[in-house]
Amino acid sequence: MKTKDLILITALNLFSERGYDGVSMRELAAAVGIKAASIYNHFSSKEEIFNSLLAEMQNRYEKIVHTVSIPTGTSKEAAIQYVGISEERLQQIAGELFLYFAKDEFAAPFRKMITSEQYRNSDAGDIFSQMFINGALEYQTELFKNLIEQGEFIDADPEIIALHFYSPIFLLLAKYDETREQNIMEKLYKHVSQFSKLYVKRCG
Amino acid sequence: MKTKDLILITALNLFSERGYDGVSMRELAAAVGIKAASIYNHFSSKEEIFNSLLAEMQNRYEKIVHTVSIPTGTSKEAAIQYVGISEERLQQIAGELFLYFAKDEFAAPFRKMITSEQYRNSDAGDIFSQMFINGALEYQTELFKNLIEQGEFIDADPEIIALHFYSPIFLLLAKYDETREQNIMEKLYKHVSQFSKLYVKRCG
DNA sequence: CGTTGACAAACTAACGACAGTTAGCTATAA
DNA sequence: TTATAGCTAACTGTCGTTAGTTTGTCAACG
Repeated sequence: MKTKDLILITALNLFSERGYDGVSMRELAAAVGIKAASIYNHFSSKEEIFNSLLAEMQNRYEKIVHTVSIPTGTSKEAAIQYVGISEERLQQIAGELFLYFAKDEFAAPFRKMITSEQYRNSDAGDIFSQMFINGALEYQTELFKNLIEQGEFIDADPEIIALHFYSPIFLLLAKYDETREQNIMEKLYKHVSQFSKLYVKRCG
Repeated sequence: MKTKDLILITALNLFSERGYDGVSMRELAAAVGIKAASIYNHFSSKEEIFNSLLAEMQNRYEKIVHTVSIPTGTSKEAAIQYVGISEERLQQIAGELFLYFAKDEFAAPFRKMITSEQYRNSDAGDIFSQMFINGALEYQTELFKNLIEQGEFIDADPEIIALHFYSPIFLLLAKYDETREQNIMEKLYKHVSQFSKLYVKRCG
C-alpha cells in the first residue's frame, strides 16, 4: 500500500480511538513505521490529514449510495424500486446500512471519529448531520412518502415512519461500538420485522 | 458560586465544545477568571476535573431518577405507577427525558462531552452506555414488559418496544445539538403519538 | 552496459510555542 | 495566626512543523 494511503488509514483508526487532539504526529508516524517529519512529504499539515479523511469518506459514501440502498439526500426516483416492498427488502436495506457503518474497514472507524469530533470541528459536525441524521432521515422520508402514496404503507406521517425505521439502526450502531455483541443483528432483524408488522399494509 | 464549582461548570462547557484534549488548563483558568496554577488549589490534576464531572453527573442523574420518570437500571416496582398508561403519560415521560438532556444546564453539555470522549476514556464509555444506551433500554424494557402483562400494550417483544420508544428520543437529541430547531418538540410529540397508536391497546 | 541526473521519500536535528504541573510568595478573612 | 486561595515564575516534556541531508529508484545518455 502507498505510504500516503497508509497514513490515512492509520490516522483514521488512531483518531477514532483517541480523538484528533489525542494523537500526535509522532505517534501516527510510529504506527505507520516512519518518522514524523516524513509525513510532511505527503501532507502539508495534521489538519490536512483530517480533511482528507472527510473527503475520502464522502467519496466512498457517494459510491456506495449509487450502488446499494444506503440513504442519501432526497431522491424521488430511487423509491420506485421499492414498489411491492417486502419485509425481506426492508431487512436488506437495514442490514446493509447497519453492516456498512458497523464493520466496513473505513466507514466504521470513520463513524467513531466523526462522532467524537462533531462538536469540535464544524465540517465534521456538518458531515455527521448529513450522513447520520438529517440526510438519512430526509431520504427515507421521501421513500416512505412514496410507499404511502402507492398504498404499500399505512397512512401516517412519513417523517415519523422514517424516524421509526432509522433511529433504532442509529442507536444499535452506538450500542455495537461498546458491546460488539453477536446478537445485535438479531435485534436489528426483530426491529425491522416489528416495524414491518406495524406499518406495511396487509394485502388481500 | 464557589470557585471549585465554577471551575467544574466552566470545564464542562469547554470540554463539551472542544473536547478534553482541546482545552488547556490556561484556557480553562482564563474562562474562570483566574490563573492556571490557581486551579491546583482545588483539583490535583486536569484528569481529576474530568473525573469529578463524571461523578457529579452520576449524582445528579440518580437524584433525577428518584424524583421523575427518567430511566435507570432495572426497576420492577417503578412500572406499577404506569398502570392505566395514557398517551399523555407517555408524552410526559418522553418530554421530561428529552428536555433534561437537551436543555438542563449540566446534563446537556455533559451529554455532548461524554459523546465526544466515549471512545477515548473507558470510564466515559461505560457511563455513556449506562446512561444513554443499555441502561435506558433495560429500564424501559422492564416497564413495557409489565405493561404487556397488564394488557395495556399489545403483545410484542418488550425489548423491541423499548427500542422503538427510546431510540427516536436518542436520535432527536443528536439532531437537536446541531439544528437547535424549535419544532423538534413537535417531532417528539408526533413520535410518541404514533408510538402510542401502534402499541397501546384500544380499550372498549 | 555502466554512469549520471533528477526526483520522491525517507532521515536527523532543531525551532518556537504551549502543555501540565510545581514552588514559593502574597493577600484576605475567620 | 492560620488557612484559603489567589498570584508570578519557571520547570520539563511534547507539540506541530521546518530545514537540510541521505537514500533509493529509474529513465536518459555516453
